[in-house]
Amino acid sequence: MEKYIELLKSNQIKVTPQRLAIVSLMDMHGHISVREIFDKIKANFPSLSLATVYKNINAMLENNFIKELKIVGQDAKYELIKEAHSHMICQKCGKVEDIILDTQKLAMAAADKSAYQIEESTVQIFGVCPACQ
Amino acid sequence: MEKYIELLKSNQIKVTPQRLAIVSLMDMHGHISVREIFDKIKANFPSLSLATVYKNINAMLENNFIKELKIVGQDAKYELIKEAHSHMICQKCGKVEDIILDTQKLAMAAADKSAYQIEESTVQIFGVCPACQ
DNA sequence: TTAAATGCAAAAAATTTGCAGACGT
DNA sequence: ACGTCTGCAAATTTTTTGCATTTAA
Repeated sequence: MEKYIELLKSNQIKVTPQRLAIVSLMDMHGHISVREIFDKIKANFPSLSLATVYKNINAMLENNFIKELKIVGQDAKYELIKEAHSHMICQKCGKVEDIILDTQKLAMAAADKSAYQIEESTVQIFGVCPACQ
Repeated sequence: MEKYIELLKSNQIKVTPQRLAIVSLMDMHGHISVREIFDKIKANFPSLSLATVYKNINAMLENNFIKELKIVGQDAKYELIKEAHSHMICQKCGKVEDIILDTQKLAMAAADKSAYQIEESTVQIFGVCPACQ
């Protein structure tokens, strides 16, 4: 828990039991939806309100403390900000995993082909995970 | 219009004025949200119901006739299925454009690094478009 | 003619808001 | 003690559903 307390403090986010629960779930789970956060925390912490989850998610998004992950066919998921990475998504079971891929060349190709000032890229790879094959 | 009639027919989708309006909007607009579809069509075709738009979007998704595009910070958008492509998104004005990028190497790297059977990839490049710079 | 599509209204689901009381610093 | 956070209830917003009627083929 100490770890998450520090994490929140270092981002100037006031430490509450609700936030600790949200952050530790995100850290352990990797990617998690509002519904999953609410259901899992509620089980051990029945007074939790869904509104609190939404408010905190939104505040954390604005603080750039977490990131929203939108995947076709799935609810929005949230993850802690960490080193840049891509996502692998299993089309059978819906599991989402991080994968480090080099997206530099892609971004450079995009810069070449367009007149955009490139800031970042999002890559999602869809397939079938080992367990589902 | 003939073009869109053929397009629907060739996908075994019954041709209705509502569907023609949706499909031609998508084709001309590139990427468009449910709200935008509804508002734009409704202007010239006031009897249109939002439920009809949803039902058709969902049916077309199931038929694999259109694709859903989820972009962080934006409503879901829909586009006709066409050759594989990536998207460039302007962080200032929200505009979305197609761009053809070679995602082969990325997919192969993902296949190497994981034990997934790769099926497809989604790439979104975020930046600032020429007009907004 | 007949199955499927539409529009409406209602229902359900998802998200936001306002506010009084509780809590973290 | 102060300002912020929480939980609740209500309000919005978004999406889905059921059904009577219309429509495409």
